Amino acid sequence: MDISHLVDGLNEQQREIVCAEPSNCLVLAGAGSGKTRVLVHRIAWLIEVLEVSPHSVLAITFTNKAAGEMKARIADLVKKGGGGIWCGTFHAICLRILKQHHTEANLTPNFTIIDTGDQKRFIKRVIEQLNLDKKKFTPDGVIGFINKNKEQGLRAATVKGSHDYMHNQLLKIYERYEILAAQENLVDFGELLLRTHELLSRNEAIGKHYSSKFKHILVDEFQDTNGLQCALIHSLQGKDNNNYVMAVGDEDQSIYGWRGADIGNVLNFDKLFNDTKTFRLEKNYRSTENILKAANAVISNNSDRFGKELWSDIKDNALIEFYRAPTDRQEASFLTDALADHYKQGGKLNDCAIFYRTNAQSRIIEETLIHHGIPYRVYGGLRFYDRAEIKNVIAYMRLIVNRSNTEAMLRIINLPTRGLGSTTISKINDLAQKHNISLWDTAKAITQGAPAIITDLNKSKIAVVQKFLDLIDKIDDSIRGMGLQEQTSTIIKLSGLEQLYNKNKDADYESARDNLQEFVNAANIAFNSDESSDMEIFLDNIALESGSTQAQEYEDSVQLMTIHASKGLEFLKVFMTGMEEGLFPLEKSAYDDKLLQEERRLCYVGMTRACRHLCITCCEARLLYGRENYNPISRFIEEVPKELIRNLNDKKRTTLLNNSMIKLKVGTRVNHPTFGYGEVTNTEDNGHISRVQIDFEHEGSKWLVTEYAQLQIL
DNA sequence: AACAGGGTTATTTTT
DNA sequence: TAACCCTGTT
Repeated sequence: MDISHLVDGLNEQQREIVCAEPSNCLVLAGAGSGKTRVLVHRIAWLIEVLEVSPHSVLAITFTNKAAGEMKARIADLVKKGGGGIWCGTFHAICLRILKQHHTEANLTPNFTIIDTGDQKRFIKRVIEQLNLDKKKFTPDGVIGFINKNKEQGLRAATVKGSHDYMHNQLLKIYERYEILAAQENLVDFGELLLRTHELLSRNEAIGKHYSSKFKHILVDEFQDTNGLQCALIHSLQGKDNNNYVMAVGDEDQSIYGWRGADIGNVLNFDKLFNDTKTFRLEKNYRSTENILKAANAVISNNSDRFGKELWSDIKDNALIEFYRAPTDRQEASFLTDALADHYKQGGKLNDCAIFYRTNAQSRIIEETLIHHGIPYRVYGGLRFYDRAEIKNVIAYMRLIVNRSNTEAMLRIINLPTRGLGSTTISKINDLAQKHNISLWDTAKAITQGAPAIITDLNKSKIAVVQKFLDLIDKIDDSIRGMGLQEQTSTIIKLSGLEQLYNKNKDADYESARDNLQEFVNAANIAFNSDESSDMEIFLDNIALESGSTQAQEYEDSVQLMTIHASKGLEFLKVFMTGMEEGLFPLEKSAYDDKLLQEERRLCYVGMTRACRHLCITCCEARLLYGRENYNPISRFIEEVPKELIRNLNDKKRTTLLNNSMIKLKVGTRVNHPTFGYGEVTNTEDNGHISRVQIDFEHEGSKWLVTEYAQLQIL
C-alpha cells in the first residue's frame, strides 16, 4: 500500500507520532510546530493503515473554527473521505449525545442551550426571586460559583454546605437555578458537559455504547481542558484498555486558567491516563531563530512546565525591537509611524498585528490610526448573535420552539411595546414563581381564569396578555411547513420587530435592520446546508457558535487584538504594546506565582505569533482609569537576553522632544479643567517626558504631565 | 416609557 | 475616564 501521502513532508518527530503504535499519548506541541497537520495525518493513518473505521474516531477541538478546518483537511487527505468521524467541540459532541438520548438524560427533546449572556440574565432573575442583596450577590459572582461547581461535577445537592453565610446563600441560588432551568428546559454550557458525563458514567448501556464505539479519541488544545472535560474523556474512553486517547497540547500556551482550564491535566497526564507515551514537537516552522530564542528565554522562567526548546532553521539577523515611549499617545504614534513605513516600503498592512493585554488599550491606538488614515480591523468585540436585535428574534424563535422558556418570554413579552409594562409582568412572574410553573403557563392560566390562580389584573390587561399568547401561537401556526429562511423573515414580520426597526431613521436602527437581514441570510445558508435546516437545530448551532467575532475583511488593514485573541494566529510583523509592570503582567497577577506564570505564558503566546519581526513597546506614563500611571518596564522584557534586543529609543530620542515645554515657564499663569487657576513653579524634562509643577489657588501644589494636563495658558 | 443623575467599578472570553 | 447599572423623576 502506498502510504507516502501520509508521511511525506513530515519531520522525524511528526512522523513518529503519526505512525505510532496505538496507546494513550501526550503530544507536547510547541507553537507553530504543525500540530494540526500531525493530528490530521494521524487520523488518516488510523483509517488507512491501521484500518480503523471512521466511526470509531472522535476528534475534539475547542472552537468550531478548528473543528471545521480539521474536517476539511481530513476530507482532503483521507482517500475514502472522513465520513463517519465525529469531529467537533466538546459542547457540540455533548449536544449530539444528549439529543440522541434526551429521555435518559432527563431532558425534553426541545431543550434550549443558553450562552453565558443568557445564563447571566437568568441568574439575575434567580437572585431577584430569592430577594437577595444585589450588592453582595452579583451575576458574575454567582455564575462563577455555579460553573466552578459544575466543572467539578457537583450539583447543588452534592455541594457541601458550610458555616459561611455567602457560601450557603450561593448554594441556595444554585439550587433554585437548577429547579428553574429544569422547569424552563434550559441547558447552559457547563450543563451540556456535566449532564453528558453523568449520562455516560451512570447509564451503563449508554456508557458502554460510546466506549465501544470510540476506539480513538484525539483531543486538541489539551492544555485548555477543565476537570470536567478531562473526566468526560475518561467516561468516553471507558474502562477497557483498548481505547486510546491522544492529547495534543502545549503547557506553555495555557492561558485560560481563569476560565477553569487546568494546566494540571497536561502536567499530570501520565497519572490521569494509563501507560502513556509522551512526544514532543519542537521544530517551529513559523518564526526566526531570534524570535524563538527570545520566547524560549522568557518562558524558561516558568516552573510549571516540562521544558521544551523551540528551534527553527529560519535564520535572519533581525533583532527584537524595543521602544519605550514617553506616553501612551506617543506609543500609539510610534506604532502608526512604523506601520506607515512598512506600507511605504511595499509591505502589506494585513501582515501586521498590534497586540495588547486589555481591550481598553485599543482605543488610543485606534484614534491615532484613524487620525493618520491607516485602516485597521479589531478582533473580538460584540459577537453577531449577541446584538440586541438578533437576540430579540432569537427569543421569539426560542419561545416558539419551547414555550416554557421564560427567559425568552420575558425578553419579548413587551417588545415591541404592547402595553405590558414592568408592573404587569412582575405580577405574572410572581404568580409563576408562587405556583412553580413557567411564565407561559401562568399567563395562560390567567387568561383562562383558572380558579387556582388569583390575580388582580384587570380585564383589559388580561386581554393584552391573551393577545400576546395568541400572537405566538399564530406565528407558530403560520410558519409550519416553511423553509428556515422564510420562517425567520415571517417571524420578524409578524412579531412586529420589522415595523419597530423600520419606523425609526437613526443610525442604530439602520444597522439593526441590516443585521436582521444578515440574520435571515444566515438562516438561508443554514437551510441550504441541510444540516441545520430545522429551526431547533439552527438555534442550537447559534448558541454554540460565536458567529464571527472579527471584523469583515474588506481592505488591506492592520489587525488589532488582545493577546488572548491572537492564539493560533500568525503574522509577519507583530507589535506587542503596553509591556509595563502593572499592565502586563497585570498588577493583580504580579504577586501570585500561578497567575504570574499564566501572564508569562500569555507573553510567550504573543511573541510566538511573529514570523519575521517582533517589536515590543511600552511607555513611561499611561492614562489608566483617568489617572496617570508611571510603570516600570515589564519584567518579561527584562527576561529577553540583551543581545537579542535592538533598542530604538537611542535613535528616536532627539526627534521626540516635547515642544509643549517651550511656552510653559516658571511664572506662567494657567487654567486647569478640574484644578482651576494656578501658576507654574517648576518644570522638568528628561528628554522623554515633560512635567510641570503648578501651585493652584485652591488645590495646592501639584506635579502634572504636560501632555495630559490640558492646561490653558493665560 | 423615557431620561437624567448618582454611584460604582475597571483582565483576558475558545463554548 | 467612561461605561454600566440602578433609581427616581417627568
